[in-house]
Amino acid sequence: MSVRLGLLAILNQGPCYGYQLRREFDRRTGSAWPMNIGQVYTTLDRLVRDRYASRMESDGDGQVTYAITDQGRSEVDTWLSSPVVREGASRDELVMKLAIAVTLPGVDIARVIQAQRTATLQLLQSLTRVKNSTTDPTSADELAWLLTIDAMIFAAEGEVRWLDHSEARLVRAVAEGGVEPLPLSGSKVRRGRPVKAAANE
Amino acid sequence: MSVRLGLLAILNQGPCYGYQLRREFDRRTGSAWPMNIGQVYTTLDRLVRDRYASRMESDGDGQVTYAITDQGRSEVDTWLSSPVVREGASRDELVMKLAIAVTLPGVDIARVIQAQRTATLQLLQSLTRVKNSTTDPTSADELAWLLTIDAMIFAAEGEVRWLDHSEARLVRAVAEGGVEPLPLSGSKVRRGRPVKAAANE
DNA sequence: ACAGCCATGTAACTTGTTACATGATTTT
DNA sequence: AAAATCATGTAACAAGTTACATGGCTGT
Repeated sequence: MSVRLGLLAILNQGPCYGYQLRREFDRRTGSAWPMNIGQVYTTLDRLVRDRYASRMESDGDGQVTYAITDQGRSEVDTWLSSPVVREGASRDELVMKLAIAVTLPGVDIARVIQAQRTATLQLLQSLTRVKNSTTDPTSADELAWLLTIDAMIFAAEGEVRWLDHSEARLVRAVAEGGVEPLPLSGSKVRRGRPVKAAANE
Repeated sequence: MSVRLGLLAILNQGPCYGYQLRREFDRRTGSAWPMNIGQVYTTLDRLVRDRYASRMESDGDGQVTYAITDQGRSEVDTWLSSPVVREGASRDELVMKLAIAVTLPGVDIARVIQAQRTATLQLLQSLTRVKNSTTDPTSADELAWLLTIDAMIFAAEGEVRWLDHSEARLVRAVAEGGVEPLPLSGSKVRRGRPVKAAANE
């Protein structure tokens, strides 16, 4: 929903044609999320379909202009005035990966964590380099770009912290015994057999 | 790619039928990502299509068992041994939202940030409550669940920190002047008609 | 009898995304 | 003249997701 709404929010500034809309999007995000031009058109089609925008075949020269509708405007207002709500556990791939990995026998979780940490630290370094080589923002788009870099840095830092924390927790869990990887509960035990509860002993 | 690979990784433990696979997934993730049973079957179909799994209509009683293939096994190995790589700027909705919002005239960014912070802090509180009411893990699935909660907490904390940081940066940018929201660049400047800049008044 | 879980699936739809086709205009 | 950019689109696909249909079996 974010690309869609991002484009709509820009369209809210005034009518645009597709190509221009991409230019605006790229400019405003400092090309942090390079946008394929095709996606602009598919998204515009869908916005029109859903009555958030309308298509005005204005000129005779084939230039197609899109304008936001009232419905679209209220959608943008809502978007901007209500927080992004993270449903349940965000389906973050790394989290899911580690969550499942710890339940799997024969997986060296310490190594998984180590590999991730290395990668993330490297990313963090290159991000920091980028940030340090950036001058103070003189326009809104430069500011937006900086905020994006910041966000990535914060996320990466958080990820590393979480990895460290998880590793510690793992060490502790192993030390205290108890925690063993899960076998498949009653693989094929079914049909008649009760089996219930699964679990570990 | 994470649901897909998560299921495949469980299938790597041994053949399963669909319903059982969901049970395993839910158990191992502490139901952090409740999985619709339909999705298990669609995903299994796609895994079979892509040769990561094979279907074995074993029993006569309609029970359909799926098994991982060699290709699937190597896919899981790769997944577990290589880090999750965050491409460019992750298309995080909040980040994109703020990035675009700061370039928009007539948007009270401070309020956007404030609303988000409130929501995130609330989430953080409820997460902390959940965490504190959780006992030490005695099985791998409990551990997985805890790691997931931790991840959410770290992410939420990072988000709040980033919001604070962004707010400060905004204040500074405004104080130093310079940074103004962007109007649409040359809406329709080409092609004869000038059409002006849209915008807000 | 009825509720509820076990079990399998299908059809449809969403957003995101890319590869490709097409042509006009502008710049080099 | 060739290369780049402007400009519009389409077809196709991926992954995620849900709503629904169907039926057997189990416990109350």
